[in-house]
Amino acid sequence: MQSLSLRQISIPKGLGFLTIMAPRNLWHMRSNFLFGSRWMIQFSAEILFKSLSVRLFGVKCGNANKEPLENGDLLNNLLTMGVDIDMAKKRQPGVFNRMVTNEQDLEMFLLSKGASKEAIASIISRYPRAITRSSESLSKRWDLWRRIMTSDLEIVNILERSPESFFRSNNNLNLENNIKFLYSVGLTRKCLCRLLTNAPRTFSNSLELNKQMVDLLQEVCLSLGHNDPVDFVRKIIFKNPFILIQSTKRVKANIEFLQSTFNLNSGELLVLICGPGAEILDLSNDYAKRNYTNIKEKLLSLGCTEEEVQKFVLSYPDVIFLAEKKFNDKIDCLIEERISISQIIENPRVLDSSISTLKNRIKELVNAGYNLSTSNITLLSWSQKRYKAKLKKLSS
DNA sequence: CCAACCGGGGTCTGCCATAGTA
DNA sequence: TACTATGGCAGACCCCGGTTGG
Repeated sequence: MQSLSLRQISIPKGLGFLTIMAPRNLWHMRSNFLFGSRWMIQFSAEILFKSLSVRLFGVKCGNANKEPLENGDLLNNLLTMGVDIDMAKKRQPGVFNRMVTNEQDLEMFLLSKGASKEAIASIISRYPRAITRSSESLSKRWDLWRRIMTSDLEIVNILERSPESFFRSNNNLNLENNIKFLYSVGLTRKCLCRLLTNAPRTFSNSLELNKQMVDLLQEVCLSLGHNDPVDFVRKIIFKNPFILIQSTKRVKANIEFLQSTFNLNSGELLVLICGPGAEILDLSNDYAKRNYTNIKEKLLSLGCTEEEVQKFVLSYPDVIFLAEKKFNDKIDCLIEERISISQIIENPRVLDSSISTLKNRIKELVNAGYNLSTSNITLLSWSQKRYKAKLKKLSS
């Protein structure tokens, strides 16, 4: 879990930095985020308080009837709650011009659901529009989410992760219709729970948008000669809970990529996209193509045939997720140890392991007298437990 | 007992652009 | 015309272990 994010956004904040990581790495940061932001919010609150009182004074005396009437109550409330006002203003300035806001109701509401004060401050800092929602609307929305999730705490966790997905829309009817729709597509409650946990934005999409994606998937299914589109869609959503937050353009492009790149018949393509290759559909613009091109070039340069390359990728579609550098580095690090390229493509799962795991294991195995170029290399990607047991045996 | 095979589990936000709306 | 609601975008693996078959 040493991967680095590519898109780091650093928000200067007093002496510190609040760093928001790209998704797949987000969980590394979660505890740091909460811990780090806590003192920073308090710290910046002190500073802000000093400048704020001056500004409020100026508003009252100087231009009481001029417009940018900053709502003093609002600022005070947010300050007391520990909200990072700079961040909030930067994100949604409009919220601060409203005459009426419900930050205190929101706080009480979320507290009653088990959210911590820090979490609430963080939520508002990151998605200020949350404070424009009414209590009734909030509890209606919450209840709808609770139709899917079994506990309030699970929802709190989602909100902490992604406040926007809950608060971005105020349209509860649309939410309700989405839930109905997803059930009607044949998804189980368990599956909806997975969707809500993994891709909560799905439920804030307009019903129309979700329908478009389902339609697309069904069309693909039918056009490939499968006669049970309902089953197909169910499978694909189960396999890839993120599918409904992708654009149809993206998914279409990726399906076309798969279709044009590999010589698959309809049946094979269907199996691929609702099975091992389901996640490839999420890849951003040309990413799949770019990575595949890199894989191909690398392997051809090492003496593989085009046919072998295709077979290799199809036997291990996840390889398309590997960024160019990472793929090349992994291959290089294996080749350096005189592992042949044919050993690699016959055992693609060795690429599952991180570079550091590969390096560590190679070193240990060589020390134990294991000849990687003539022996089996699959143990490079075994689970820790199995690998350790094997190593112990080799060493004794 | 051993390893090949294979599927599963974790996990996707925060930002920007732009129609639509009051 | 300021503000809201919503769509779309980039980003980019690693590990575990049940089952099966020898």
